[in-house]
Amino acid sequence: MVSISKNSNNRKLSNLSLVEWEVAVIDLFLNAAQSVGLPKSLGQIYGLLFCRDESLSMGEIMELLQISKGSASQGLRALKQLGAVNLVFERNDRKERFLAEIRLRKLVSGFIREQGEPHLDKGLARLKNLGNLLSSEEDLDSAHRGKCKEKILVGWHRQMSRLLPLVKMIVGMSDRLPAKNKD
Amino acid sequence: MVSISKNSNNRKLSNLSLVEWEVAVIDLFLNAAQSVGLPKSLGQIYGLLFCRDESLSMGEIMELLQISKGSASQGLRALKQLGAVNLVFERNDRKERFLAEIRLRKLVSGFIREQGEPHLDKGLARLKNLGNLLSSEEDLDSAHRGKCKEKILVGWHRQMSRLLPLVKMIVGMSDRLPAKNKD
DNA sequence: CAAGCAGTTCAATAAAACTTGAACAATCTG
DNA sequence: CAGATTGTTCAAGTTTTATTGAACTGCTTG
Repeated sequence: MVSISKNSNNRKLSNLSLVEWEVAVIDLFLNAAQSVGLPKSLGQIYGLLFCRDESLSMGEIMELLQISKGSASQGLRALKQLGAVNLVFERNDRKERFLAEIRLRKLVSGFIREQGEPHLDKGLARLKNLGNLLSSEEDLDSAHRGKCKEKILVGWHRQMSRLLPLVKMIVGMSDRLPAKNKD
Repeated sequence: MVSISKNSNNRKLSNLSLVEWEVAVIDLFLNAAQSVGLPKSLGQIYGLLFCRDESLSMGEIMELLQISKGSASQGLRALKQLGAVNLVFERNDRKERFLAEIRLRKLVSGFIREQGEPHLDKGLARLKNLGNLLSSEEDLDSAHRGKCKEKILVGWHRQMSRLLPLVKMIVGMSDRLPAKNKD
């Protein structure tokens, strides 16, 4: 039933359990994920992959973190969308394996793309709706006040829209310079 | 019981109910608050104050938004800490009244101060802890791997610490320039 | 094509976050 | 000082969000 000899997954034994500092790093990412509004399990999974130099399969991740199949599957999907993991395929192996993307630039731009931009788009839609409401406001005083507020909101929206690309740029810059990183 | 004549709160009647566009703006802020990880009621309260040119008391806010005393009190406290509201005191009136702070620069710097910086500080503490764990790691390979990862994390932390002041600066700049705002 | 494996989905459950309101403290007022 | 007014606190309740695991799809293989 349990095949050991046949199985070529004879990676180092240490790969099957977490050492103390890895637990600390995983916990660090768990907290970081929460503080930017992402699910805990997502942070845990990324943290684990971040610790390892070798790729891990979904099964190994479930085993190491003691999380369910569902969490692992969904967490990995989200990490793929964020561009926070890279897929590795091995010949003669149907499973997909994962490696953490550790270039901050990539992580930040993925986060902005998936979290920042959608919110800005939603905000724009709401602003348009607000414009419609205002154009059919009857009380003149109220309409005037509303239009002033609308202007402010539009200005804010524009500034935020400009800020995100700048952040990407700033992070991208220092990501390359400080010591020549492999890339 | 109900004192009308004595009461000098004879503000415009419209102040006691919301018009359509105000509801839309409040809803916009409710959503905005959630997308940056703040409680809904906090967004609602700010949104309401943002709509109004006259200051509002806690009682008026509860009435207009149909929220409880507890929510109003806690929401207003949080808004004060964020620097998102300004207090107004009126002679012969014990209640405090509130006005929205609408300078984006102030809002952003308050948000960074209350939300960004604490997370960075927590992260730094965790990094120190990680350093301790690593210095007592016995497996040499594991220790080496850990130290590599630690370096990456320290680099990220430094970049993030530098980013926040830059964001404040960028937002502060365009907050003044586009059209000469009072300030 | 039956059986095994990798991975997804989603309804039910568990956990976390928010809101409420009653009890409380502090201040004014007659 | 009794009573009214303003605001705070926090345990309990509600709502929202994340996690689980069993059922399912699709592949591969003997």
